[in-house]
Amino acid sequence: MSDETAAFCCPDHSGAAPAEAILAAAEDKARARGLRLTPVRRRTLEILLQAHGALGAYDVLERLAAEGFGTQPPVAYRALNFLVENGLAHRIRRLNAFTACTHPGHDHRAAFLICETCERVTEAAAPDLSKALGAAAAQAGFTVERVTVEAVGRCRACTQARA
Amino acid sequence: MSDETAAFCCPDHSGAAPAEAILAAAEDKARARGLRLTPVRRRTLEILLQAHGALGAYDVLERLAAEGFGTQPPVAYRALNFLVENGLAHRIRRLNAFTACTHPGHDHRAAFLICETCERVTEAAAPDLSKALGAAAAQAGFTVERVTVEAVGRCRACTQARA
DNA sequence: GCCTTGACTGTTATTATATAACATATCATA
DNA sequence: TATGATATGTTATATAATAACAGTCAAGGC
Repeated sequence: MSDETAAFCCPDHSGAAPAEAILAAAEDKARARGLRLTPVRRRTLEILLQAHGALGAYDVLERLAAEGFGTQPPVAYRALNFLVENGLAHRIRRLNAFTACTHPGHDHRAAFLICETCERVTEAAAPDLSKALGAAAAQAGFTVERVTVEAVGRCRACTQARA
Repeated sequence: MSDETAAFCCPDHSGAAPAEAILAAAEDKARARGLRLTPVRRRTLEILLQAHGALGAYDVLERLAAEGFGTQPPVAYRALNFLVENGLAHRIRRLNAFTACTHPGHDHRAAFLICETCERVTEAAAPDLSKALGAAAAQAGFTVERVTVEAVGRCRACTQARA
């Protein structure tokens, strides 16, 4: 898990490199799987990558519309759903919002750490977690397909700022 | 955790006793903490307890309205939020719905198992789970306040029915 | 070449979920 | 019983999401 840890930090978005790397990885993934990463979809992913926090569908729509894409909700929802279904983005239910996947390389069960103060969302790899849930569910005879884990709290930067 | 296991099953709602027991426990809890379990609030909890799956706020509202309580959304939302804040109910974000807490006795971090087929929601005690998340979060310097864990899959009954 | 097919994009219209703001009523207690 | 805090109810509105349908466009069969 040591290389997971790198993608784990509360991102400060100080460098452009990571976003570009992620975008490139997304394109590889799309090519490999025969997905069509069309202009709207690609741009939607870029918008999410550039955003500091998670973005609501209507925020994304506003940006897309300003750039000449469609102006109506389904435009944003379709692109976002495509990204989510193909593991390029995640939906944060607690915020009714979406965020780019920060490690699109491997399929994964991620947990999300939502900072109450700065509203940024960090994607944490937590393999033990799905193991623990799997065990609990198995006891109940429940077969798990997908899991959502969302933690609300305070990120390192905000904790320090307050101290 | 052996006594947790009992409250863990996919509830078949075959007996009235559990619901009554939970309601009684809720009243104890309210009394002990000086909460006001008013008629709307109490009735809202009953409605959730009688429901088979989780209920949307507007479903609850419909029932409340039919019984002479207020007819507008805030009536339901306020009662539901009261119950959630005081650990007597849970909000299931994936479903935009609410469910009665099935073990209101102890404060707990619960995980929810949502059956895709029958849409019922089971509350699973999963202490290891919050431990695992806590560890992952700590690594990122993140302080966790509250966690939501929701698993989508298939419950025992529905798995068997399909077999 | 051209036509069919299916996936994608866009639209209008509508539905679903949730909250703000304010008036009235009720309770706890001084 | 007057008073402040809490609760209930209302109207109005904000926010989030989807249904249904029309036009576009590229890929493959003929």
